[in-house]
This record gives sequence, structure tokens and C-alpha cells, in this order.
Amino acid sequence: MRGKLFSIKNSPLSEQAYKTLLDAIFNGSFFPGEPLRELHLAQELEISQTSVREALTKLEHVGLVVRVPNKGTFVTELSKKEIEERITLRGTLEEIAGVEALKRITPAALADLNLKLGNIIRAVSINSYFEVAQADLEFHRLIWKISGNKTLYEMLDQLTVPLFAFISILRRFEKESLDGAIESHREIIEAFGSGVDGRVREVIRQHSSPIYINFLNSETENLQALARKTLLRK
Amino acid sequence: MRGKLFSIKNSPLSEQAYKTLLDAIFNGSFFPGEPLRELHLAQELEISQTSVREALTKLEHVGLVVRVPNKGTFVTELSKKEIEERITLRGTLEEIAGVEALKRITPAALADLNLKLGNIIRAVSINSYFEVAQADLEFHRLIWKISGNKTLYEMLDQLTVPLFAFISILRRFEKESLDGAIESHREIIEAFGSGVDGRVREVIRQHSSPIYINFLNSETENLQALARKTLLRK
DNA sequence: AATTTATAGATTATCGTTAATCGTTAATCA
DNA sequence: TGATTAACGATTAACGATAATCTATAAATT
Repeated sequence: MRGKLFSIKNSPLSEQAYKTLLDAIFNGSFFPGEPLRELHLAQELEISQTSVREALTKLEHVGLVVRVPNKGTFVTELSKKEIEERITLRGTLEEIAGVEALKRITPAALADLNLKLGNIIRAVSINSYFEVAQADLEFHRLIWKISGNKTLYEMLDQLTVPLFAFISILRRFEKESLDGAIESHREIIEAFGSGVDGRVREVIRQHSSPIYINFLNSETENLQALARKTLLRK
Repeated sequence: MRGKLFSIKNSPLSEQAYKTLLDAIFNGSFFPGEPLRELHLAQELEISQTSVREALTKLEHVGLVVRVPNKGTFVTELSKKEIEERITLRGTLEEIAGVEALKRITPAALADLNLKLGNIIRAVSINSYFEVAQADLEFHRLIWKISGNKTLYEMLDQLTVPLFAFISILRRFEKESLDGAIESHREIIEAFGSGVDGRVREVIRQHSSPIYINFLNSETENLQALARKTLLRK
């Protein structure tokens, strides 16, 4: 049996809607706190309310929106406290995943990681905040997958996806250079290459926090407020 | 404004259906691996397919069922490996939650924990596997809540709920005595009362694993298989 | 004037029906 | 006969329309 020649498979409409909305949130088309109206989106996407609804519940599942019964669904607005919680917890789980991945790492897996790094480099070169965030996420997902721990993968995914959406928006607002993303991921690959447990732990632990430091040190309580301030500055 | 005298609020049908199905899974009315047909359940519960669907996605969200596009939704069937993963991860997160909870514990919170223990004792006294599992879960949820870490709460909830459903079924099959549940939770309260960080860590770490040991040491690969074996034994 | 009650508009929740999909079995044909 | 295609039954996916709910504003009541 050969693989599919080209993907004819149409995924469910709700799935397509889900991906569309996810992208929109990542690239900042919708803003944290902004309401997503079912009927309106249905009209926009030319599908039924039902399918939009299902897409929204999927987004809720990965933590990108919050659904309030009889009120509506809103793009998740992480508070400073929640971001701190997620960063800390992510650090703990990433370290565990890293250690487990190290036990199972193969030359082929290392090569795959380098491919993912290539994607990050490519995204940085075109200066696309959105694509960097996506490539970054895919890089880490690969590590989680290599760890062979399905539960860990799911937890990390849920914990991290909203953080990445957040980073993506934050970086753009701050007009932050994307170059750093390349080196910090190269370090991770080198740590895996070294085969030293302690090195992997250290590098991964240090990996995520820097990006948020400016925000966490600021007075700003959430992204919504940051956006307001930034827009006023102009 | 006073609180509602008695709950007149009708929650959404999907929510009611969700709770009904959750209970059914916990008390073993549906078996791991068993398919849940939307139209059939709709008829059974006298609501529309749409509402059942939404309830099923909620169940998927807490990990109690698996939905396969165009195929159906099935009660989650945890493999031995997944159970091990969840137990390990739960241990790690429970320890973190315990330590954070200890920092914030108050006499009132301790009293609340004792109330929850009371519920466990009551459930044990009537020998209800289902209610013990529920009370047990509520006990731990309170600790997570005391920790003040919303992210941690959500992760633990998602990780643990399917485990509790699993325990409940497992205990009944093995006709295991429920008495142990009382003492092991009393220990946790005592640890919090002592105020000693190390004691809390130790007690919580040790807390969850014993229940599963028989199963994990057995040759049985999943609950479905265990059920088959147990039924044959009769 | 302050508080309660009506009302209207917008939005989600639910329904019943129809369409698409999957797996299985029957039919066809080389 | 063996393999491919067609048809069927069961089930999920999607739709359009209606009902229930919430919010904000206006009217009424004290």
C-alpha cells in the first residue's frame, strides 16, 4: 500500500473551522477577551452554527477560548498570575519529558529535531511571528512525542498552546526580534546530542521563561491592557 | 442578595446529560470500550442528538470517552501503560499542589477537609463504590483548590478523573474493602495539620499508588480484559 | 428618586430532519 | 474463482428553524 498521492480527504467542517479560528487567534486577528459569536462566524465561514459551535468547543479544549453558558465564548485572556502558573508548570513537565526523551532518543529522532529547527529558521527569516510560534510549538511537540509518554504529551499540549498564542501576540506588539528563537532551540538539540541528563534538564528549564520576563515584570495585568497601552503609545 | 433557596436553575440539557453519563460511567453502567451511540442516548434521555453530542464532547474533555470522527464515541479504555503514566504524573502534580496548599492552609480550610473526609466515611459505611470515588475526588479537589493554582487544578482534574472512574470499577470487581480510603485520607489531613512540608510531600506521594498495584502487577492489559476474566471466574 | 417590572434585541441552546460517511454484505465480471 | 464494485444499514455530521436565556433600556410603581 502506498501513501495517499495527495490529500483528498476532507476533514469535518468543524475541524476546518477549528483550524481556521486557531490560526486567527495565533496571528492576532482576534484579541484576547474578544467575543466569538456563533451565528456571526457561521455566516462568515459559510457553515452552520452547529459546526461553529463544535469548533469552539475544540478551541475551549485546548484552552484558547472560554465558553460561558448562555453568554458566549471569548478568546482566552490569561492573567499575569495564570501565565506564571503555566510557565512554572510547563518547566516542570518539559523537564520530565526531556529526560524521558533523552532515554529514547535516536539519530533519526535527532535528525527530525533538526528539521523542525529548519522550520523555525525559515519562519524567522521571513519574520513571520505566526509561523515562528507554530514551528516553535512543533519543535517541542516532537520532543514530547519522543518521550513516548502520551499522557505527558497531552498535558503539555494543553498547558502550552495558549502560552504560544500569547507569545506570538506579545512578540509582535513588542516588535521583538525573532533571532533568539533559533539559538535557544539549537541549544536543546545540542543537549540531546551530548546525551547528558543534567545538561538536558538545565537547558530545557531555562528555555521558556526569558520571553515573558518583560511582560511579567511590567505593571500590565493582562494582554488586553497591554494592547491598549501599546496602541496609545503610537 | 441571599442565595437561592433551592436550586431552581435548570442547567443546560447538555450539562444534565453530561452529569448523567458521567455518573453512569463511574458506577459501571457503561464499560470501558463500550460505544455510546448519540441517537440511541438521545432517545433514552429524551433529548435531542445535539445535546447528547455536546455532553459527549464534555466527557471527552475530561478524558472519560474517546470520540473518533465518523465512527463513534467510546468509553475510555486506559491501557496499563497509560495508567502508569497517569499515576506517576499525578504523584508529581499532587505533591506540588500539596506544598502550595500547605502554604495557604487555614483552620477553616482544614475543617473543610475534615468535612470531605466525613463524606468519604459516610460513603464507605454504606459500601457504595461509586460514592466513595466521588467523595475521594472531592477531597482532592479541595486540596487543589486550596493551593490557589488554577492551572494546576485543571491539569490534575483532567489527569485524575478517568483514574477515579477506573478505580471505582476496579474496586468493585475485586470486591476490595473500602476501609483503607478513610485512613489514607486522614493521614493527609494530619500532615497538613503538622505544617511540615516534608511530611505533606511524603504522605501525598504515597497516597495514590497502592490501589493500583494489584492491577499493575497482573498480566491483564486493560480493564476490558479484566472484566472478561472476572466474569469467567464466577 | 429609587426600585421594581416590562419589553426588545441579541445570542446561545435545542430540536427535527437531511446529508455524508463507514463497514458489511451482495452482486458483477473477467 | 477471486477481486472489484454496488448497494444497504447504521451512525455520525451538518443544516435551518425555533425556543430559551441574558442584558440593557424604558416604563411603571411606590
